[in-house]
Amino acid sequence: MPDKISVVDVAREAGVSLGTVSNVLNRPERVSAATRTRVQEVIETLGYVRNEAARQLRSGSSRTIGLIVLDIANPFFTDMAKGAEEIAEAEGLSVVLCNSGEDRTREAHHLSLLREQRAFGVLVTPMAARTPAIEEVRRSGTPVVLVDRGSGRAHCSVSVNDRVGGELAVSHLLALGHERICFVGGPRAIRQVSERLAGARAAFAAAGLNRDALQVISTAGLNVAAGRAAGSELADLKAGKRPTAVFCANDLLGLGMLQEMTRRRLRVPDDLAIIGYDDIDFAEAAAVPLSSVRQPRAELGRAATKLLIDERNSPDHQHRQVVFEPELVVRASTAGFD
Amino acid sequence: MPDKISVVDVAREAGVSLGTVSNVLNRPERVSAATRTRVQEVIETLGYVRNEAARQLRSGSSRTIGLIVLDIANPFFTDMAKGAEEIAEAEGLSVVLCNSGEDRTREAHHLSLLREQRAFGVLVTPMAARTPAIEEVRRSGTPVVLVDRGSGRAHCSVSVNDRVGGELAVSHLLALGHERICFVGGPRAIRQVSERLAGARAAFAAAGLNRDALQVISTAGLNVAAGRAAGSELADLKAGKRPTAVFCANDLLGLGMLQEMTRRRLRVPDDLAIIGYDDIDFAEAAAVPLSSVRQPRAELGRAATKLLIDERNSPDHQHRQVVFEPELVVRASTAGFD
DNA sequence: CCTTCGTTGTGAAACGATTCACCGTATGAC
DNA sequence: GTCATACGGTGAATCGTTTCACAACGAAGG
Repeated sequence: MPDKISVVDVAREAGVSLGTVSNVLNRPERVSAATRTRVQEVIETLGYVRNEAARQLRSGSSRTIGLIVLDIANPFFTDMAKGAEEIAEAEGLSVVLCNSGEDRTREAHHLSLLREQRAFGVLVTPMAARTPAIEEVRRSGTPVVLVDRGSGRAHCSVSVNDRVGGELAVSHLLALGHERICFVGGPRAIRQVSERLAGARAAFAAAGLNRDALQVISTAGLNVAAGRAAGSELADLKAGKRPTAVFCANDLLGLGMLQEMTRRRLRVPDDLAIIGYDDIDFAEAAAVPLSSVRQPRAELGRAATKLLIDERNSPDHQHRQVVFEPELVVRASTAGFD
Repeated sequence: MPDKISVVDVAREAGVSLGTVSNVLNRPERVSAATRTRVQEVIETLGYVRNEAARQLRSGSSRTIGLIVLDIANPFFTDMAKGAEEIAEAEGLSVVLCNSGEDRTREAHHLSLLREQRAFGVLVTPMAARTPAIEEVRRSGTPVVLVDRGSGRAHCSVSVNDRVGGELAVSHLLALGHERICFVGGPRAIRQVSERLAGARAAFAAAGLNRDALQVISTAGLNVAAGRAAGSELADLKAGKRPTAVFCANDLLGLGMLQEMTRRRLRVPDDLAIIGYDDIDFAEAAAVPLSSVRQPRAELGRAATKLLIDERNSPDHQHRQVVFEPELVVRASTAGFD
């Protein structure tokens, strides 16, 4: 049980005042080289480790950023986290990943914990557009950046233009000659889903087709199982009635769809072309590499962190809404063989 | 900029002493119902939020567990993290996920940060068997539990019996009648890889076959790309010379292998049966659902967290090495169609 | 020789919660 | 009426840093 070493002990041992030890730690240039090295040696031999709690109590602010995501098991979010970490680390901050698991209560719990810790700031992919707990965090002076969910002017936010993404996906399918196209996704309450659908419809309209000609299958979630279920529904249709292409609202749906087609002996893309959304790594690694709409996942995390740091540091901070443009990635699942 | 509310303010406003406020917060049963509710109302209206740094400074211990993993993007680790979170939450602790990214320096950095924070404890999947930074954390009184890497008696640890896992996988392939079997994995320095290979050889021996009849392809890493490369190597062989089954050291390799087979128009499992390891969710969701050896991912996290809490709480704690048994999961990639 | 700096170093005063020895008051037993 | 006990409540001391006004001392300028 050592670890009872404080600056006072170091000071005594080195024959200096505790203020000097603190200076060695935080503003080494104000200390003469001789004493500096002496103090550092003592720190070394005594095995002194700074107590972060005391530091934070005195200085009033913490050096941790909270990042609350909907699902820690979704590669999209972990990639985003890596981006955030990258920027934070360069700034001497650290990121703690909090998993809300798409549960409102857990989300609120994490927010409250971060408030108690006087976090440097919070990055959050919220469940709902307006979350009281988030407003509270704001009000108590902790900057908040909304991620992947652009909103009003009340916060900084970063997001990707989902409407354009939907257009890209469906325009691509139309260009390949597909006409019977189906959108697969849900629940519609999730803004991203409805925006992507809106984009898909816009692409139909732009091609001079009736917007309503786009079929839609609503799913309960955005996971692999839901994709399989939707796939089964499509596979049951007669070949002449079946869509020739589907646009899935995310890659997990797309992968489920692909799996079901393989199971039913339908060929992708010959019998059914599939395009997903997000471009997670597993999309490329699928048995039939999945076309997708790429979101700059890591960049999203980087940008959000930068906004957060700016909000904290620059006094005349203006809230900004950063919107990225998505990018079409064509692979075998829509391109034909090889 | 509010948030300057401390217990003192609450006490003044409620007309009680600050000790009483603290009691309301921490030992409500010692306060009469009347004053308790009054204080709670004041807390509410003033928007008081406890300062965790001060609490920790005084009480000397933090309520956060650090979990350092090799790769935050690997579903295996995020599932483990979920298990750890589950136990921690029930105990009023929280888990912060730290990503070492298979980088020694980052690992050390995270350990040092956790030390400064006087973390409740540390769960770590270390890079190397002996890591000085881990010993330092230990020595400063912070309990450490090694995860997924059983070691000597110096620490608590949880792991899975990889040798048995290897036996299970290869016995399964042998039982299906396969005789030309290949092990795919690497680098060999990773204990898990060599143990799984040893298990595979043991299965050969047990079947009365020459241990060395097992072919081996060494890969540079345990990711999808490496699996594809190994798959390409196999696909180049003549059908008569090619193994009829492969055992991949993890699922990412297996998925890469599967993808390459599909690309080369080889059927799984008819032309090549594939079994992976870990049983991540994407294994089941693959185009040909992947047989695998299941590790109790969440249970690993749960057990590790329990050991940590025990080490911290019970005075006569004995280090324990918990070893789980793996489980064979048969799916289409080895079972034949449907 | 006296001032004025500049450089180093000092140590007391915060920061905000928890703890603990202690103090009234009421209740009830004797 | 006295004493023991229990219950509610008090507030000073404490945790380990950082900060800041100030001191000590030598050098430079007048």
